[in-house]
Order: sequence, then C-alpha cells, then structure tokens
Amino acid sequence: MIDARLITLRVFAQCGTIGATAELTGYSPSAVSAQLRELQRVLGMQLLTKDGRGVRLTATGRFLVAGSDPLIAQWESLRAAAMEAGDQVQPRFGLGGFSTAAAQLLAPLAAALRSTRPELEVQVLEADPARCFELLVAERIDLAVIVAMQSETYGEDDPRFEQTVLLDDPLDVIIPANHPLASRETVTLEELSSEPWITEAAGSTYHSLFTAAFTAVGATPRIAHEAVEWETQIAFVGAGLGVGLLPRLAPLRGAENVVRLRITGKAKPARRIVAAVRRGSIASPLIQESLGILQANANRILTARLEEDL
Amino acid sequence: MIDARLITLRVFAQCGTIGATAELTGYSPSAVSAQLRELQRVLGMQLLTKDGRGVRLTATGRFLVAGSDPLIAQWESLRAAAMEAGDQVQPRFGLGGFSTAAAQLLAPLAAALRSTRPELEVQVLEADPARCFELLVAERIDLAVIVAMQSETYGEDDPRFEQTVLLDDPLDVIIPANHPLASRETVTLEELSSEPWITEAAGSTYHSLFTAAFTAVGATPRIAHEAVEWETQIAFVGAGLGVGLLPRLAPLRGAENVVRLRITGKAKPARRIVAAVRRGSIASPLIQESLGILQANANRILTARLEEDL
DNA sequence: ATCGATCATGCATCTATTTTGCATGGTTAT
DNA sequence: ATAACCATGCAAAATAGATGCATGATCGAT
Repeated sequence: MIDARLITLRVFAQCGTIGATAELTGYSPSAVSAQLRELQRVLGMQLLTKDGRGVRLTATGRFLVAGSDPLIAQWESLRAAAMEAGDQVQPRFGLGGFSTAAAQLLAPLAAALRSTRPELEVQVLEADPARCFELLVAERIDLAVIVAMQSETYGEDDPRFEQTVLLDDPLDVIIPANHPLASRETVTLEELSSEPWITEAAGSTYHSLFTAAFTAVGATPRIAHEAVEWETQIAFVGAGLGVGLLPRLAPLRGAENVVRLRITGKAKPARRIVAAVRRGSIASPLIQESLGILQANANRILTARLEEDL
Repeated sequence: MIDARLITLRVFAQCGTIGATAELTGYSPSAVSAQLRELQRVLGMQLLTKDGRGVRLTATGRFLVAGSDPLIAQWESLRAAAMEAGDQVQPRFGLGGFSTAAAQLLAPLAAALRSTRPELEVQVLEADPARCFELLVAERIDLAVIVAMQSETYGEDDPRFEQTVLLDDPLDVIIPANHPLASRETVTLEELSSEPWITEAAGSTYHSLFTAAFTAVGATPRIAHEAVEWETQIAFVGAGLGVGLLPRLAPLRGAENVVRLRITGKAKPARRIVAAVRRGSIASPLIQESLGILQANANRILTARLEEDL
C-alpha cells in the first residue's frame, strides 16, 4: 500500500504538468497542487520548483521518483503474492487498450472475466499506448494491451512495467478495387512506393509504423491524405484517393471498392501487440488468468490465420 | 511513503489487540477498527478473523505483514537517501528511551540536536524497551535508546530494526553502609548470594538482568523486596533491608547509608545499551548525526570511567 | 508590444472521509 | 452468575480534502 500522494508525484513526474496529472488521476488541479505541497511538508523535502509558467521536479524529486520504482514493484509483488497465498479476490480490475486491440482482445477478455469472476468489477478504458502507460502509473488500470513501438519513451526494460508479447499483427495493403494490382494475391511495398498514400496523422501511433515500414525498404512514399479512424482511411481508399496500410486485425467489413492484399518481400511490416502491467503485479492470479486468456485468444487468431493462408 | 493503514496493520500485528493498537498509534479503537476494515476492502483481502473476544490476523494477514517488512525498510532507505542527496531537513524527530538511558544519553542528544538543528522539532518519549520497539513500528519515534535483552522478542536480526551497540553498562552492587562488606572495594556475586535482595518487579526489564546475572554464577538469591524506581530501591538499601544491583549509569546521588561496590569474579553482569532504528533509516543524515552524538557521549562516559578506575 | 493562451496557486466553500464517544453483544475469567 | 474485557456498530462531530473561481506569472503569436 503506497501512499496516494507518492503515486500522484509519480504521475506528475511522467506528464510534467499539474493539469495533466489532475486529468490523469481524476483530481482537480488544485487538489494535485495541494497534495504535492502536503507531500513535501510531511517528507520535509523540496520536490518541486517553479519553472516558467509550470513547475518541475527538483533533483531530490527526481531521485525520489526514480527510487520509488522498485518500491512500487515490490508492493505489487507483495500484493500479488498475498492474493495468491490467501486465495483472495480482487474487487476492481482496470483494463486499457487501443482501438482494434481493445476490440479484438480486450473485449473478449472482459467478457471471459465477467463469466469466470462475476464478482469482479471490470472497467475497460480505451486509450492510446502512451496514455495506457500513464494510466498504469496512475493506478487507474492494471493491465494494458498496446501496440509496441520501437524507439519509444517506454522501453522493454522500463523498471515500472513488465511486458508480454501477445501477437505480431502483420500490416496489409488496401487498394482500390479498380487498381491494376487489385487482382494480385500479394504485393511488395516497393511496387507501391510511388502510389499516393493514405496514413494517419503524423505523431500518431501508426504513423511511426508506416514510416518504419518504408525506411526498411529505402523508399519515401508520398503521403496524400491523413485519416484518424480506420473507417475513414478505408473509405478514402474506396474512393480511389490512394492506398493504405491496414493491420490484419482491423476488419475491412463489407467495404465497397476496396481490396486487401498481403505484403511480401524483404520488408514485412507488422505491429507487435503486447500486454503491459505494473512491474511486480504479474504474479497476481488475476493478471495471470488475464494473460492466459489474452494469449489463448492471440493463438486462436494466429491459428485461424494459418488455416486461412492455406 | 507507506499508506497509514498498512502501518496500523503492522502495529496490530505486533500488539494483537485493537485497543492496544489504538493506544499506540494515538487513534481511538473504533478508528483502528474502521481503518483495518477499509484496508481489507481496498485490498480485497480478508486480513482479520474473530478470535474469542478479540481478533487475530488471518494467514493472509500474517503473510502481508511479514512481507511488508522489506517494503518498509526500502522506503526508509529511499527516504534517507533522498534526504542525503537533496540536503533536506527533516521537520520532526521522535526519540524514545528508558529511564537512565533517557536521562544520560537521550537528554544530551536532544540538547545537541536543538543547538545544531534549531528548526527540528525533537520529541522525546520515555518508554520501556518493548514499547520503544512498538513505537518505532508505529512511526511515533524514529530512534530508540534501549537496554538490549537476551532471549527477548526482538532479536538483533529482526527485519524491522537495525541496532547499534552504544555502551556496556556494568551493574554495581549497592549495600548498606554498615554492612560488613561495605569497606571493600569490590565483591563477587557469590559473596552476596545469601543476602536479602531488592530487585524490580518480575517481568520488568531489569529483573531479567538480575536473574541472568545469578544464573551465570549458579546461585538463586532470595528476593526480599521489589521496587519500581531506582530511588526506591536505593532507599530500601539505605534502610538496611537488603542489597541490590544498580547500573553504573544510574546515579547514587548523595544517598545516605548506601555504598556502591564494583563486582568482580567470573560473572560481571552488565546491561548492553543499544540504539535502534527502523531498518533502512540508518543512512539518514539525521540518524547518522544522532548516532554519532550518542556514540561520542558513550565514549565520553567510558573514558571517564577508565580514569576513575585508575 | 499587446493580446491571448497556458499553468500553477491561493482562498472560500463545500463535501466527504475519518474520528470520536457511547452503547451493544459476545467471550473469558473470577 | 457476575464482572471485566474486547471489538464493533451507530450517530454526531471534527477534520481533512476537493472543488471552482480568481489571481498572477509566463510564453507564444500577432
């Protein structure tokens, strides 16, 4: 049981402003400000300094936050062990995930948990990966299903989290049905490098996947349009505005005038879907069960794909 | 920063009843009861069970308390390191100690701290060793000067505490001035084994020292009277009611008709005075400074004794 | 330079949690 | 059987904490 004010400090350390901390933790900005001041008072430490129009951590503050990583992990570990040893039931369980991951993996998980543990209050939050990690730190959620990103702020070895690979989800190409290549079974990215591309807004989770895929083949595609939702992107392609990348897990549904093609060649772009939990909590029975369900679902998807590919 | 409710649980684990926990932590019994119930709710664990007219920890509860020992230690360690790294000042400092220890060591320490750190709010609590440990667990005090006891509930290796030997304080014999042996410089316990003895109440801290001293020489002295305060015991001896043991640190002042003699022989009973802190907190600058002052004072006492013995 | 936007903080108000004190019920010892 | 002890429930009170708005300070853009 770690004091709530230390958790708040950790959230602040991550997002840098009082306002964002408030939004993430569910408090008001004044409450966060008061909490952090109180924390400094009881600890007798100066943790924050004014910095421009905001505040930032002092060296002591950074030291304390960094040093509290193993403390949190140890507490999580202890709680998990006590749960395990005492055969106790957790009252609340927060899940976080992003779009298709949430739809394809989190929803079945939540449904499965509702049947195996009717008492458990399961809450699912849809949030992008970065926010999922923040929500984990803020203890708003206990498990996140996210898209792993290379060269991101949250490395595999972050002392605050433990991550488990669930699934590698390949990216397909979607092109207009009247496109010359539409009758093909597979294409290479090189063949499409001169096409007008439809992608997500720069800075978004999938945009980095997009650029990574093309830097791998040494091409710099022209980005014709930007969309936010898969649905929009698919509609753009259907209207003949260009071509796009779509994760295998994202359903095409009965979209008109759109064809989905597998990518072959040396660059087979894929997004890696991982489950992340707070470090130490992985031994918890509930987390274990959840990871098992997620893994089973991932395997089911992979198996279905193999059969489909035959 | 460990949640206050977990601290309360730890205190309960030590003293066993809600009432004692309340007395030790400063809450009311109902408050403790409510806190522990709340703790069970948020953790989703059953920690307590009814047991007769009281309650006791469940297996899960014991597991959690035992497992929280290193958690507390790690927090204390982190706090100490942050204090050290950030050159911060602690606002409050609680000291605990017992009778002569408090008078001879704690009082000078408190005085020294008041001069070197005027900002620091120092609070001294006089309490017997067992209670000092409880007060450490309850975080009411941060440092205790106590008499180490052999075969006690608090071993040197208790995961909750770290102990430092300050001083071995030998026990002297006090006898009436008109006693045949009163003119001697030194005596052995064997010579006095048939005397009527004046000691402290059975179960008290010093009673166990008394019995240990005599079991060491294989004698079973007759206990004629029991006293609580040194003053009373000295007065009894002065009245010729018997003889007694008195720690060297306890002053005889100008007591009438009482002579103090050194003990020689194979059994040289002594009480060991140690400083105890919560494990992990020993690196704190304040603790370090305090231990230094205590040690210096102890050395001063030892040196003075050596000169006196010449 | 000025205006507007962004951020943190202080303050008064209110809310919610926590604590208290007493009464109750169950349990052990005399 | 009576008395003492212990935990708990409940209503009332106290305290701590959160909110919302206003303020001041800073930064970016026009």
